[in-house]
Amino acid sequence: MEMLTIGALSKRSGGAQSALRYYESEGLVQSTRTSSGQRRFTRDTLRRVSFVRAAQQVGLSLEEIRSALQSLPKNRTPTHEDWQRLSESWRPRIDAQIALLDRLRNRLDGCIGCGCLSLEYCQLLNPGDEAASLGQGPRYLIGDEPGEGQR
Amino acid sequence: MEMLTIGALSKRSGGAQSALRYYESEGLVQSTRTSSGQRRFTRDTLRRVSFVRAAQQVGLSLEEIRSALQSLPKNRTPTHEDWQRLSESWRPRIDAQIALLDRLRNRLDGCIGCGCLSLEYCQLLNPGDEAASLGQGPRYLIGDEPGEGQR
DNA sequence: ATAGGGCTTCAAGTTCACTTGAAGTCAAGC
DNA sequence: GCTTGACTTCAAGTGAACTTGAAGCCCTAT
Repeated sequence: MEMLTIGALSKRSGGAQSALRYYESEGLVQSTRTSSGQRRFTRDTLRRVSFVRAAQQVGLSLEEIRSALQSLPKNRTPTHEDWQRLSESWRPRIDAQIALLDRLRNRLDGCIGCGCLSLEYCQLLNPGDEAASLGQGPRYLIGDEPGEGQR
Repeated sequence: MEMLTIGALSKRSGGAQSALRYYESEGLVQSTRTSSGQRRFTRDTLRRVSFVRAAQQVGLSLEEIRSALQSLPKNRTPTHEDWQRLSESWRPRIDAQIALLDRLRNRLDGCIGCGCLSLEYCQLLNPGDEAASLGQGPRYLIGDEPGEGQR
């Protein structure tokens, strides 16, 4: 079973060598060493790195990613089922992110473009005192749905 | 026309006062000053701030946001058409981000969960030498479509 | 035998988007 | 008149995710 040098892993994964060393120091990937001290990565590390980079695209921190990768077995190459489990645990996160963007797009269409120049009457982007009294922020954009003002 | 103190803007927008001052220093918002030197924001600043925060959710840097806000008029309150134009210029960006996530989700479903343990044959997550020879990274995940290996 | 390329460590530096702290001003209320 | 709270500036600090630099090791090729 041939292994990858850091240079090869870097080329294949698209991550800088310094980033890969950083990932190792943060426990995101592992390596063994040759007799002269060079890192050797197993081939499935390529998949781990792809996973890390993909998850970053979704806006996840390395810490979150690291803890997700904990669910993979340490002592053997992850199997189909291992990755499947991980994949499924990610779905809700990705779905949520898409939903957020979708909401954002609709609100931009419906509100920023709506012409309601008086913010008092803008029910979408910033619902004014009603939401202000609830707490913080333009929350209609970032998760809450309108229509819960009374609880 | 009543104006907002930084405290009011902070409460309404959900951004910390220090962040709002930072935004001003970065040219994302503007303010006038009272005789005693306190900031006063026009009401449409609330919309600007909402916009900034919304755009950050999409993963945009303040620099990108700042340059987008440049398209709004400096010398008058932005009109319906101004925001409409801005909104429309955003749509492709949001659509692209959603498409990215969608691709990511599908690839996770289809690839990370696919059981193809041999990376040589994994056509999705890391297409191996074919893509490696093209340049960098797990590019199928981050924008390119497969099937362009020949150009 | 020496030059080059690829690797090593470790400390320090960078960028972004803020936050924190110190010291001060101002207006209102008791 | 004195305190309180909201504001002011400015410099420095923070945390995440790296990058950069310096100094050195090891193997191959000329």
